[in-house]
Amino acid sequence: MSQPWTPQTPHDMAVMSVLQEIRAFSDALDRMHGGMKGDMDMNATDLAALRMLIMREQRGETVSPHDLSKHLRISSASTTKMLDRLSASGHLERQPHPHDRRGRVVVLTQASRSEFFRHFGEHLRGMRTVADRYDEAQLEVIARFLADVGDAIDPA
Amino acid sequence: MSQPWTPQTPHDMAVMSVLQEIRAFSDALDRMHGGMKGDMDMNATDLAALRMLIMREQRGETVSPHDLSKHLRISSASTTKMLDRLSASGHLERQPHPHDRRGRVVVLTQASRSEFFRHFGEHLRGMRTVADRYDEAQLEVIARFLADVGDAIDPA
DNA sequence: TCAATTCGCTAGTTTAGCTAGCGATCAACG
DNA sequence: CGTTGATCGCTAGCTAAACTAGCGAATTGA
Repeated sequence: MSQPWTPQTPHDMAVMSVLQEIRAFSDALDRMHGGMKGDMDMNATDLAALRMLIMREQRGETVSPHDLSKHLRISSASTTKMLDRLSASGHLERQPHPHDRRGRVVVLTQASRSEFFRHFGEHLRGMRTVADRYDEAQLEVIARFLADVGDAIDPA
Repeated sequence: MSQPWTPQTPHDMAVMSVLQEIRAFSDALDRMHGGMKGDMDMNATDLAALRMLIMREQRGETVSPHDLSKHLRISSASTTKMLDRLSASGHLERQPHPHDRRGRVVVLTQASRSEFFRHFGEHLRGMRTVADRYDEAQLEVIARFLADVGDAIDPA
């Protein structure tokens, strides 16, 4: 994560520390998701799909099988099978797309939402507790930084 | 991510924004890793193993198959197969553990390190460019925040 | 209008996870 | 010491979940 480039100034040191922490944070996220996958008895892909659906739903956006396929970077065939699994287990439903009769809209069930927040809730509370310890100005900087870095690594 | 609990104060709003950005950032990380998995023609687990090895190596720590198994949350059998794959593809080597003759130490090859940074380099530069735009005090706050949140979601 | 494209699905194959269990080694205790 | 129980990585065999190839229906645009 810092193979080439040797830090010189104190500012460079601070940059390096942040990059280090990003890596560790990424690692913590992976482990959290790994833990949830165990707790909820699901595989990594299905859980990632659930997370995407929860997120997009909160933004008021709909999700198509094709969207899931692109986001998870799996083939459309694998996506179909995944939707079969998740809909057999009662996590979601396929509904007709309002304007395109070829398409589908994937919708979470209430049971699925509840289950997700039941397992994710603890982590969410933990994060909120941490964030509460920072003042508004700091939170603003942090939010902006995360958005900037997110853009940098995934310009989609 | 903010299902129960309705924000009241401006500070609550700021907390909510940060949580929102954490989620988006987590998403961007997922997509970045997904992209690398495609570029490097590897599966998600193998790439995650590589990332762990790179990270631990930089901290000067050694990694055993058992460490990988715990970190990736896969069985020891799956870990063995994964090590078979990665060592067949020239990414790593199993070496005898210095003190425990049952154990192994997993070591990256130079080719693997180079390949990783060749693909990851662009993202790394992007992150560094972003971080450079923040001053030392801000970076310190950000680094601390990331460490705190990381601890909160994965107390390991 | 009609050719090209996009959507989700099916069929069949390959990859990569799992459980169960083994031999070798290590650490602790009488 | 010597025995006993735990731990390490591995093998064998099974199952789950990805992939490629290709299809019909619906949409788009020349």
